[in-house]
Amino acid sequence: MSYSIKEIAEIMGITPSTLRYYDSEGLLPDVKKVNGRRVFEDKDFKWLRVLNCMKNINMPIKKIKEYVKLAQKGDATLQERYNLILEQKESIQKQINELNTCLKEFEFKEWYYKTAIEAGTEKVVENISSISPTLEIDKIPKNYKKEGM
Amino acid sequence: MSYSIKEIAEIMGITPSTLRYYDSEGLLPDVKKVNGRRVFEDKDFKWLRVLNCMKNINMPIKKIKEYVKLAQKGDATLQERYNLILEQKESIQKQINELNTCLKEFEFKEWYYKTAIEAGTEKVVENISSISPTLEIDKIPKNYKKEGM
DNA sequence: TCTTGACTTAAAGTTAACTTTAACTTGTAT
DNA sequence: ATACAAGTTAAAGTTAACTTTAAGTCAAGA
Repeated sequence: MSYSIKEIAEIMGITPSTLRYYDSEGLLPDVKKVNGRRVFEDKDFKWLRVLNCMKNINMPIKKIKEYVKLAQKGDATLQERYNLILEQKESIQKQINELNTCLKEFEFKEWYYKTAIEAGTEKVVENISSISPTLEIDKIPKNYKKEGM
Repeated sequence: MSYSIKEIAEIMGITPSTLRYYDSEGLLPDVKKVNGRRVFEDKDFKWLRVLNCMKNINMPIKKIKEYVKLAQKGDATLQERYNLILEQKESIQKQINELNTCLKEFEFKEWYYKTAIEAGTEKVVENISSISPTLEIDKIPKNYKKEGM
């Protein structure tokens, strides 16, 4: 199967311009060209799904390009690519943890506003710490002093 | 307790400039000023932890500002704030799902490269689809045709 | 009193990731 | 034959979120 840029763009939910931009940045290795036009094949499509994944985890384009370049060098870069993957896996875990922590905060706020709406006023809840004990922000160092400490 | 901009910046892991930028954008409601200098108090600190949370879930500054403005209007905006919180909760869930999907892909790649490194070459694995059956990208529509279909 | 260090604002600069524009080419349908 | 839809490149423009710079204020210590 082969696809035009418009088709593949639609499938991936991005614009043809973005695909051309990715190509110009070296993110799409070896896209075939017929009469100067890009022709996407299944291997490109497979890679685009991985690329999409990399974008979802907020990998910067530079980092993705780095990975593509390594992959193009073949077996000599297997270890480097493995390391890059491990590094990104760590990053994903971290992001998931952060999001889960924030989800708890938002669940608290959901309760907060539900309660306030029922009472007709925020006064009923506003002195309840919006940061529940379950929310730990790792940026707050050990030496943070609470009131009266 | 009260803190200088430098102190609070260090605690939050951002620069004083960023804090001033947030303030100028209306993200820090009613920060006290003494002799023209910002003095952060516990209520600001509490809010900064929530702000940090909102940044972690990729809420754009505009959206955060919107929330701050609503909060400043008091009880009349409780429902609106509740809706905004629900909307963001959805967004967090979505992000977590995406990250989990991508984590699976990266776990596959970890295996892929581990296997390839052991064998000394990628040839041993390269025809195995990098997208395992567990990875479903919702952007791929029903009408996507696999090779030979 | 003078210097120093931490603060202030306003405005300009930076970076990433696109997006748009302009000028041009090409395959297909009338 | 010609018009048109879809593609091309190179370059300029856009947006968000800071970051840096310049010029100035202010309290405390030598």
